[in-house]
Amino acid sequence: MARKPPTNPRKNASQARSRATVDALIEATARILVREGFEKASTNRIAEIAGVSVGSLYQYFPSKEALVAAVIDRHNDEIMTVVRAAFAEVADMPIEKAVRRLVTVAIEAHHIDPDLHRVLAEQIPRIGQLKDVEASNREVHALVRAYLESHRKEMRRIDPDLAAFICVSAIEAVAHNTVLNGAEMLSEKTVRTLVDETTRMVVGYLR
Amino acid sequence: MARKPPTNPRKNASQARSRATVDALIEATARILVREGFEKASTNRIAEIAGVSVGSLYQYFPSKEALVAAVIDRHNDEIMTVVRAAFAEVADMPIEKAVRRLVTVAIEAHHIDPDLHRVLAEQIPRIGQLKDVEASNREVHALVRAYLESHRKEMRRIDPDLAAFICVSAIEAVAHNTVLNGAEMLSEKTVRTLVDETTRMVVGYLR
Amino acid sequence: MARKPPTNPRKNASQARSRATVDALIEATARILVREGFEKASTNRIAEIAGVSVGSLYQYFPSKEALVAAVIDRHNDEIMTVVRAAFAEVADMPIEKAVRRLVTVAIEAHHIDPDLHRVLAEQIPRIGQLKDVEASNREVHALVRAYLESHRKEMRRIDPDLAAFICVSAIEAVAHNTVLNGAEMLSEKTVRTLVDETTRMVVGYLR
Amino acid sequence: MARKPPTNPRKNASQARSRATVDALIEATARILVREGFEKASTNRIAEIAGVSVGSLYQYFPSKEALVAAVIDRHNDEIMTVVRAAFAEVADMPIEKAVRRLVTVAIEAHHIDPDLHRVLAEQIPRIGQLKDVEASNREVHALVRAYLESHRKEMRRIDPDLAAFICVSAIEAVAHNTVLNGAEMLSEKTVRTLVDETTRMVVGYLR
DNA sequence: GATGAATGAGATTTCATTCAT
DNA sequence: CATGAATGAAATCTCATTCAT
Repeated sequence: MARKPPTNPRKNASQARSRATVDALIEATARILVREGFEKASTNRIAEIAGVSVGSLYQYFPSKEALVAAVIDRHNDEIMTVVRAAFAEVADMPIEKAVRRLVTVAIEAHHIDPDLHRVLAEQIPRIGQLKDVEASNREVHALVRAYLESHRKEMRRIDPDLAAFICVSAIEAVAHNTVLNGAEMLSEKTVRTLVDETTRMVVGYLR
Repeated sequence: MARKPPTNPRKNASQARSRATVDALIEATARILVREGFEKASTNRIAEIAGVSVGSLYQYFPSKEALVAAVIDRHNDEIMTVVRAAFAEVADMPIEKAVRRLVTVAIEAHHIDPDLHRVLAEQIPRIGQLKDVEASNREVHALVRAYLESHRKEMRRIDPDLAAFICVSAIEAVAHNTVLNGAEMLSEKTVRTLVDETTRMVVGYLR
Repeated sequence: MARKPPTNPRKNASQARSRATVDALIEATARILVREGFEKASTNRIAEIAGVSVGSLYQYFPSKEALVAAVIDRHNDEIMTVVRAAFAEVADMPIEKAVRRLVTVAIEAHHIDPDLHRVLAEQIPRIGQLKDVEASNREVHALVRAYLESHRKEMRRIDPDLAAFICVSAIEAVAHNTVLNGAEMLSEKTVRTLVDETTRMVVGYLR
Repeated sequence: MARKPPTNPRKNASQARSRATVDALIEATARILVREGFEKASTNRIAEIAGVSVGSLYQYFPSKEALVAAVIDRHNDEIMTVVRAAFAEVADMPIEKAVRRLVTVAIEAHHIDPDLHRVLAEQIPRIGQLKDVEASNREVHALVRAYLESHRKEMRRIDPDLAAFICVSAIEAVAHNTVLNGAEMLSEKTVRTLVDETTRMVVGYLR
């Protein structure tokens, strides 16, 4: 049986403190981005809102970009968690049910923190190449492609990469544009109609 | 009957000069945006590249944003010219032919100055609400809607606004993502396939 | 006969203005260096003392280092002007008279703005490789060497580079250490003794 | 007979540890100074290289300046140890032999850790008035003066302070400039010639 | 004592904009 | 109208130092 490691309160304490600082900084950045826009998000202001000194900010993030990137990543992770779950759930469903579910999730996912989503989409000059976002894009593409391949029998003959590209583009565009407009105030019914129509388009295309 | 203005060479000369200055400034801005990115596009640098003094820049544009907006507008206008022509051309075509044409044009339009297009899409923190772009979006929506309404007989019953929203989203997304990837080097054949598939999806959806 | 160029008051005016700004900045830097030390010489403070905005400072000097380097260069130029004149004056003098004159000039030259000289010697982390200073060192070496070569008959056989190295080192050291101590308050008599002794040493060495 | 201190392992251990920490800090400072220059020598970095926390650094040194001063002092002590030994050795030698030895030692002493020597000479804004260095200067002056006085019979009549000033200046300058140039790569022969010449100059001057 | 997270004053530098010429 | 020197607010980032654990 493994010897229990000695509880190391010192280190734990400081790790917890570090973690809290990092979280506060990311959270503060997100808040400012949403409430005051990218322009107003200076590092001093972010630190101030986070209740932390600028020095601490630079202890954990090498630059302002890194901080914004962290916000984007966090948002991205939240979306991807939902998306991955949806694909797991959908794996064995027949095409129509699966697409409906995925469209629904796409719209829901784009509605996670919709204000932040909008700011990130509209106001942030793309940082670096946003590797994590690109990775997510590729992952989604791969997930769709995998689904299409394993359900090939339900569809017409079709190049899976091409089909994945088109489906992802279409579904994301609908979800995206939905948020960019007055996303929050969509009625249940409208959303359902949107889902119906998008599903019809995609399924029709694949069959 | 319009009163013919007296030939006023002085004024014409200076009008022509003004126009040239304005163009040079917009062009310089576009070039810097493409070649060096948004960060490097300072007003002093823009003026320098345009071969004009900063003072003159501010004679014609009240702010840096106005200048970037002018670039966006110019690009937007070019696209809209092509797009409007396409809709005129397509007005009486049957649905399949029309959609194919529109999809083709959408992709072509996104390939007008693709580098600039990419920079504008990726790097520019949206200025104001970009009224002209939004107006264009609405115009496109209206044009699609109008086409759908006047060809209603070729389609299933469907809410024209909703259908326009979905079609525009899907078509634009495909065109957009196509540029954002290695747009320039797409083979004829790949483009045709892309057009075929997108057309199939949209037509299938409308019928 | 050449057409007289049109007096261009605009450009002259602005050139004069630029020049005045540059001078004010160098002067302000020197003053702060002397009065408050290197540590206190921030760019904002320099600009303030120069009666100019920081922006202007950076219009003319790319960095704080460049500014300090300009001060050093200016001081160096003043010294070199005196030194070059001395060598011209001394060219045809016999060795003893020449050395005496050069030692005198060396001490005098190190006494040009002695406070500044001390600060530059003691407090300034050498910037870049201080190319102008190194160039001056080489020039002095070359001047001494040239003198020695053309007066070879008055001396023992000796490697001119080596001799120049030793003579320059010795003379400069005396002058330098003289300033670093309570330079300003040296009596006429003390200086004369210093010159006598140094001359004796150097001449004795060369003969 | 000295009272033997009671072996106090606890205290000795901690004294030894303290001493080790202090040494590590001084050593780390010197290394960074040499390898990365004064600019890069931040206290955090020094502590890191020393394998110690910043907090500990401040346990032993009240400020960054104190740390740099300690480096200077250590280097100075090493030089002075050599120099003092040389003067002891030389005390009864006749003037020529003595000077030759002292010049040799001066050059050798300036070659102790020549990289560090160069950095200290070129890059460090003098700290405080560097009391230890000034004390060393005075000590050297006194040693030379004492030698001169006790060997007065071998020389012409001469003010010992003045002569000491001149001799020290000259010898140090040669040694110093030798290091500042490509000191490391001096051939045996070159060094000997340098020593010969400098000796000749100084002895010639004193006689 | 030791640790290292936190501090925050302050330094350098940029750049949209103005305005005297 | 054009010019471009000048402005100065503001942004990013560093680093010597402190102090709770």
